[in-house]
Amino acid sequence: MSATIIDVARDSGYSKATVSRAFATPDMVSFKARERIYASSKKLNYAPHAIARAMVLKRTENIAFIIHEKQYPAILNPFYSPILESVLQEANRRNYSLFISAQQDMHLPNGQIAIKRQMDGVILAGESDRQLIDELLGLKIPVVLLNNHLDIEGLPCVVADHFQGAVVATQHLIDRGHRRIGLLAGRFSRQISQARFAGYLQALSANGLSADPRFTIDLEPTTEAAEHAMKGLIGMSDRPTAMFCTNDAIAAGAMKAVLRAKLRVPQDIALVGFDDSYISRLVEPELTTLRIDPVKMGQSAAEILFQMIHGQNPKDFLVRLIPELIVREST
Amino acid sequence: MSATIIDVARDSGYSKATVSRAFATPDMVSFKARERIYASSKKLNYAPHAIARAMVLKRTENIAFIIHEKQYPAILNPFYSPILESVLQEANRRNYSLFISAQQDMHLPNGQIAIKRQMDGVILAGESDRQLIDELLGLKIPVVLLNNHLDIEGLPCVVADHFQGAVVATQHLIDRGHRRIGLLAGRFSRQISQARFAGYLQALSANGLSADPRFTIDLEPTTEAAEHAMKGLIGMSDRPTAMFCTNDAIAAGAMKAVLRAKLRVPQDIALVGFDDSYISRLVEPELTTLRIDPVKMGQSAAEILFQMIHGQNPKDFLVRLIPELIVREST
DNA sequence: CTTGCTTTTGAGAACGTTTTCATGTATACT
DNA sequence: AGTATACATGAAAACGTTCTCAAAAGCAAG
Repeated sequence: MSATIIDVARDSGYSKATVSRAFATPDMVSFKARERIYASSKKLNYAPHAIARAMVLKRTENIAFIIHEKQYPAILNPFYSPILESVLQEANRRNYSLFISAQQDMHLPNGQIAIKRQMDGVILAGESDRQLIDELLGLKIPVVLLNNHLDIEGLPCVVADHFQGAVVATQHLIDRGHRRIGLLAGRFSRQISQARFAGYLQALSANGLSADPRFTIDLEPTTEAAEHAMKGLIGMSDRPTAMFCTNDAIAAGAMKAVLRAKLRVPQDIALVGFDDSYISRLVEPELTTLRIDPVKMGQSAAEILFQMIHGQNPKDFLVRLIPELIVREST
Repeated sequence: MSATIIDVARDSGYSKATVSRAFATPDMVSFKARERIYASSKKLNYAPHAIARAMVLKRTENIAFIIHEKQYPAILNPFYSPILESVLQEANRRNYSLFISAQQDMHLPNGQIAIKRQMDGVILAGESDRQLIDELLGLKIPVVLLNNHLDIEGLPCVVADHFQGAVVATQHLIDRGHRRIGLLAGRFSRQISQARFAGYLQALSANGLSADPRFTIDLEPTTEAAEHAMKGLIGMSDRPTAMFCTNDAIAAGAMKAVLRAKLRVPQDIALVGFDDSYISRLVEPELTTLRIDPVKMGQSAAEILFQMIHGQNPKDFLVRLIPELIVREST
């Protein structure tokens, strides 16, 4: 149907080898040949066929970003979108295209994984399932884990220090004078949730406080679930005076419940979120939250991935970013 | 490096033709052969090579969703994410993978477009530039426009009726007794903004009202810009009592300004958003907004695209969805 | 007009599949 | 047993590139 390199070769009077070179390595071709070849190409509406190219080069110049998290909005949640943005930028800087997908969509009915060999490398974001990782590694496709840490030989990970972040957040609430501090934990990933939970406990006990089990709630990581749970807490006579929420969407739900109960944030109940997603600036009052630098996170992962794609071993197999406390109006 | 069909053929004692069939059309192959071939495949860690496959089949089973809009978050904005979700689902239902990208990243430095022939079809979301469209059409790649309407031969479009939506929204405010109704218009796309603007004017004049030019503000479609603009309006002695905002993020910004000025929504100033993105349920009070059914929008576009991919002409070249008014607390 | 060197070019194999066509091998029916 | 029919298999071409290797062409210097 559309023109191939052969058509251009014929039309321009050169061989396909020369046409190929005119596109891939222009300075190995004489000026005259280049002119004629480009003219023919334009005339025939020719563009090099990426698939055929990938076939022989054994690289597609595509990378994939695969998100595991199932929380709403499923593929595109507020935590990942700025990270994705920065990965996209890194990819484009190197003339790579970016494939985005959700993990549950990677498995075809025939048991194959969709990306097969169309990707030169893959960033797996969130709690990826082991089977997918093994399959990719089996195909010798470079993989980097983002926001997830697994101890697998030669598998680099870029993570935030959730434990440390939770310690800082909880300590901040204690410093503000709070003693009854609750936890709203979305179970997006056992590992991450547990690290944040552990940090929360650690900060409490370091200050001689103990966690009230009625105040530490495990819930679906949605705004609605958080609102509902918070409503329950508000009803208690000895309700907590502050809540540490394991992400901003949850904090937004909690805030909604508090405001609806005609209580004030932070005077009656203080709230801390996590992620510094744009939700934290959208709500009123704005959320105190923990910021994991998404640009740095995306960049680190992309950089490591491209190193591996180019056959180098990454210097660091574990990059651990320290979250920064952003104090706004909710505490 | 990794195993090919030839290795499996050799190991299993069958020809590569049979191995190929064992994967592509299993029931054309005897039970015994299948067993042996699968065993060899597992042993050698073989998986069909998607690129080689695409080469001969002339299809990749990939489609792309390319977003133009540059507003934050650039690729993944709250309006498109549920649409994307539904496109993804339609794609997966057909065993297609979905490529997501932003339009500004489509152009490689050498003047080529990144996707070349790696995509069996493309959905262009938002105000796509003409050059990209022409290039795709030139390569005979099926294209569907989403949330954008261009009168090009054989180019199907799926759009919302922005004019009608704006009429309904404005009428709703008038019905609530408002007379000084302002407009906060984000210029995400001239076409869409203008349609909404026209609908707003139409509703006003149908009720014998006229627009006060001081109250119709054109701004960057960000929460921050909207907050700033709204602050200005609130300062006026004869300020508007209601604002129609051309998307939810803008309405959220406006709401923030109103609440910060210690005014109440909707008693002092009523607000209507557009899109019914999750932002509208996140803010307090929740936003009255116009819902464009994202599932239907994504499905329509995907359905048309797949029809074209399979060589059929779509029945409708223009699908126009009517927005539905969702009344919540902000009016 | 040789000689030697550099630059430009072309022939053809290779990449890993699918598929057409022909052949071989069971199975079913007389 | 012999024939017709269905099914299972394999050889080889094709898909559109890149790249190696060798040859041709250009050019400067003697």
